[in-house]
Amino acid sequence: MEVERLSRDDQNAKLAEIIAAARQQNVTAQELVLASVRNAILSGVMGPGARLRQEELAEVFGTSRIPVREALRALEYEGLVASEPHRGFTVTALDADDVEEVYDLRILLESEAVRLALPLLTDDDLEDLEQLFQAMQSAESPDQQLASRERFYLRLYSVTGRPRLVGLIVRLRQEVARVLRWATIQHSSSIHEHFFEAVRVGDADRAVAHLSGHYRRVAILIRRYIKEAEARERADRRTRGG
Amino acid sequence: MEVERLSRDDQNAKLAEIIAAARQQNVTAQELVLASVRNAILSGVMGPGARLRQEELAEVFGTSRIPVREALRALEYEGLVASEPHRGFTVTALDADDVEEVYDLRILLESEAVRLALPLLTDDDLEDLEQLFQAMQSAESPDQQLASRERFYLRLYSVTGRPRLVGLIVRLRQEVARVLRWATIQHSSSIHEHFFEAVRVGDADRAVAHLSGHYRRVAILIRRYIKEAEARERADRRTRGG
DNA sequence: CCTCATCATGATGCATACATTCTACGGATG
DNA sequence: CATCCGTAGAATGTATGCATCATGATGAGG
Repeated sequence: MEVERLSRDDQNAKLAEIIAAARQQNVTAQELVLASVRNAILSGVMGPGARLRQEELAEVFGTSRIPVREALRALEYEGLVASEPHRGFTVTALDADDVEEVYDLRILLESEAVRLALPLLTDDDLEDLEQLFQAMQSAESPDQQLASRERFYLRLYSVTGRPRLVGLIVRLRQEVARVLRWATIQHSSSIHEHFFEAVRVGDADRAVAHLSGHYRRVAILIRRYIKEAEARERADRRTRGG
Repeated sequence: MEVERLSRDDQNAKLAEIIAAARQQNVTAQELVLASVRNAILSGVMGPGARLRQEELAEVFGTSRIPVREALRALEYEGLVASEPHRGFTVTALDADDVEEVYDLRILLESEAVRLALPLLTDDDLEDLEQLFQAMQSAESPDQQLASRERFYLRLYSVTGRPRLVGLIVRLRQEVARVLRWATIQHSSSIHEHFFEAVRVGDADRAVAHLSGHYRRVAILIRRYIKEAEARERADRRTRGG
């Protein structure tokens, strides 16, 4: 199940790290659990299909089950976990169809956001974006790169002043962030450069073209990867006689 | 605040009706609360700005505050209520900008859904849609008309087999359902007929054109209504010296 | 008369404990 | 030997009670 083949100790260590980082920022217990479990899922510490026992998590976070329940419910609405009554929560998995759907929606919504944002860009906006873009280009670890990329695009789309549009985009980007990390490592930083160049000069058509083309290519890569992984898994099961 | 100027008794009676209906279908307490409060908001029993006290709701439903909390949290993710830490939940209001955003998104997403669905329509799908369309045309009360219309469009969009796309559309339609009831009463049933005719023959471009045009017109009507209502409210406050 | 600090009140956030429901294991039966 | 049923175990769903935080009233000071 674990894509990165982390040992159980490594997983626990990484989880402890995530919790420590989250504890600094969040106030209420449920926000702490929410942020931590979200990061744990996105970074692969909790893999697809993993059961999330409330009592177990409560012990890990040193709280009761109540805030854990509420955090898991929130994650359910973000699409990262699923639940059935009296049967608990599990981490969701993304198959090839899911990836196709998410990327089609991203192309649709992010193109709209770009078209809305570009005419509204102020000099202040562009300054901020320049800074965020530099941070993105100079990121060292893949984790940092992904995080700064999200900040850049979030800043750009927020110019639209449309909270629902931005929220939907964030949710969709988040949903595929899990598979991004191992399907397209350092795939292409030049694409963002071309995109940002079009943004700078306010050429919406070109920006959208870059964005859409890139997403279509990435979606194909991820889908291929997932299908291969599924095939490997099927072969494994046949060999081991699951 | 109450658009329909319901008396407090009438509101309570309508709420009791909603609860009785929900009690038949739902199993867990939080599902009961979720469905009931959602209907109460959509039908105007709980108007924008209304505070939703957990203890009060718990008493109404004969449960503790725990399932109430979780239901309210779910409604927050649906966009019908908002919350701040330690300050509780309130029913959200839609201003003119919100309406513009929601309808722009609906045009974008529902057009995509139509284009995806039409080539996939089977004879069984069309039979179902015919039935739902008839039910929609022969609805008596505005409430029935709205409910059957939702069923019709949900059935059509579900043909795409894309749960996220359908879910987002449902969520957006729900968010404006509240204002639909008093802004466009019986506004136009012929539009749905024209739309369905295009669907029957598989003409996606025409279907999308009808849909988009209709939504643009409805959005303008609602925005005008909201602005007038806001102006009236401001005038009221000035007169009464709030 | 107005402004700011302090405290009482009420509502939310959370912990503990009990009720309900699903699941899995063991044994009986066809 | 396979299948079905009953029961034990565990996990979730819910209720009650306490701790914490926001809000509004009250009174002192400028």
